[in-house]
Amino acid sequence: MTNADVAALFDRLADLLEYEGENAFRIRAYRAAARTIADQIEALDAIRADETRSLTDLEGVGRDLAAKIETILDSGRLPLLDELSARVPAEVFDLLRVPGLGPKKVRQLVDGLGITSLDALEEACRSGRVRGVKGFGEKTEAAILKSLAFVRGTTAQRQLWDDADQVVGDVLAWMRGCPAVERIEAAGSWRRGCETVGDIDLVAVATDAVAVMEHFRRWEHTTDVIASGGTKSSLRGPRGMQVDLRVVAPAAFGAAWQYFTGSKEHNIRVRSRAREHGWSLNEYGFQPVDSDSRAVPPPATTEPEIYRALGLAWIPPELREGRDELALAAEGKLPLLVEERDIRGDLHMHTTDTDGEDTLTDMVQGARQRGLEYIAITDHGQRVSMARGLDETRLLRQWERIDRLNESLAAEGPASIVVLKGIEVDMLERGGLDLPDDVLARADWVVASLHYGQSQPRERITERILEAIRHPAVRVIGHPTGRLLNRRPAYDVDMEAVIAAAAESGTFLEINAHPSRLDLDDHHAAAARRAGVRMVISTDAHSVRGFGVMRCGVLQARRAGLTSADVVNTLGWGEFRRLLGPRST
DNA sequence: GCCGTTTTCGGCCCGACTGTTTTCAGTCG
Repeated sequence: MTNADVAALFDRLADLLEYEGENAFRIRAYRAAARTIADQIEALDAIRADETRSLTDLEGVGRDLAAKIETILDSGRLPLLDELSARVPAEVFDLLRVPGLGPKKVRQLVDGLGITSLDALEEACRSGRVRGVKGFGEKTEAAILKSLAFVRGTTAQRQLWDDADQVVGDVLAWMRGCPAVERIEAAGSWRRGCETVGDIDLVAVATDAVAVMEHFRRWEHTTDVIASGGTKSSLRGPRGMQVDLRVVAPAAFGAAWQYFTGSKEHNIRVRSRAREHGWSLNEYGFQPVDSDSRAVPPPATTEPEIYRALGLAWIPPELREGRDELALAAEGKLPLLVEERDIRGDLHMHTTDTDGEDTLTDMVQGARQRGLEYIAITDHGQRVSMARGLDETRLLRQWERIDRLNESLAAEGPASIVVLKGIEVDMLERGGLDLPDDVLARADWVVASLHYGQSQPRERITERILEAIRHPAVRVIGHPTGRLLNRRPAYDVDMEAVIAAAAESGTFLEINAHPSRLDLDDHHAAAARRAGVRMVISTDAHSVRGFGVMRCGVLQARRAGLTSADVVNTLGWGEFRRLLGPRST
């Protein structure tokens, strides 16, 4: 039972309790615990086995949930969950995916009409039976039919941040063309730099809210208007994404932006803290909790004002996940997060020699134009035959070309760029690497990655990676968990062991900046930081265009609380060369 | 179900929009 498994059981239980109409706070307690557990990289087993600690040390885990966790760890089951599952029809979860249908309405449909599938729901709407259920009417029927088409027409999955970012850019540009808009900003998970984004939240200050809403609905990518009121509108845009717009008064902008940036968990904590200070906080600002109070509320025109009023430093959006950020902000101990402009080199990229789209020379020129001081060319090793991976002969030939290229670059003066002779070597299924040690020993930079045998058991995969971490030539482990967002889960690997071994040997771990990788993820990167492991943010670019994803990797690093000191490729070339050791030029 | 320099009981973040009501429940974020 992994932490994720236990968290999933609690989440499922919360879903079932919600359907049963249980106390909302009890449901929230299960969800909060699920989150804490999922965020916790250390195995629950280990915490339990440690006599100096208790499961109740985990935030949101009290005596009852600690006992339930132990039951799950021992038996793999949770009796309460089994009991509820037996009572609640499984198709309920399909029905809950329909926008506009929550647990209460689903329950009405199941109990009242015996609906057991999306198809049955559609039929019931078409035949007008749904309107007979209390609380339902003709409009609801029509809305459900529309929602059903949406649920079936899309995979309804969250978009990669980079894809959502394009939609954000487009809608902001459109809205800024509206004369009534004084200011408009995006909020939500996009602003927090989440790896995927479900919908897009916009906050605007405007002289004429009605005109703004009208302009919003006329956006060329609007496929459907979901809701449209005086201060709030929602529509369906490109990729099926929902876009929400709120218009507020200038004095409320900070409060609204803060609120709609979230996360939900962060906001709950901020608002709880406001109550401790005697204020109620909503998206319009502060109000006294005691309605008779004549105290003047602090201003909420900007975000820093809000945090300051609560005795907190301004918290960067990437850290607003309801973890430990409020405590750090209260103590003035928030990390100074790494920024994209801190990045001085890129240490993972491909060329046409293997599966890249641009030549060695093009990649070097492209990197130069981005202002990088050094790059490593790391084409695939021979195991990746699909990408025409390099054998020893071809690799050495490429390195000769790099030597010549460096000579001509050096002739252009010290402001030029340095190209490192690198390789992305493969960790083989049977163990070992796919190029000889004596070749690897001559490389400036070796990335070791795992592309094959991803379904091997946990012990085997972990062992392959630990072996590479301890290999003297290997500098960094590439995309350490192998996950592809929305496409493929991570392989089964003991990341605690990987992080501990990397800390011991001084091997770096990669934060692969590709929008579908972002691997390490924020939890693992944060754990690596705590263990003293330094990381490398790399684009894994397969073309000059591919350099553009660096910002995605930086966002992920920021979400992990990384400073520039945690990221090796923020070093200038002089320092980075010293770190490489005497072998390099 | 959790939590506590006000509390071991009684709180737990807060508001907009919609549809179906005729004052509000449900959903969503």
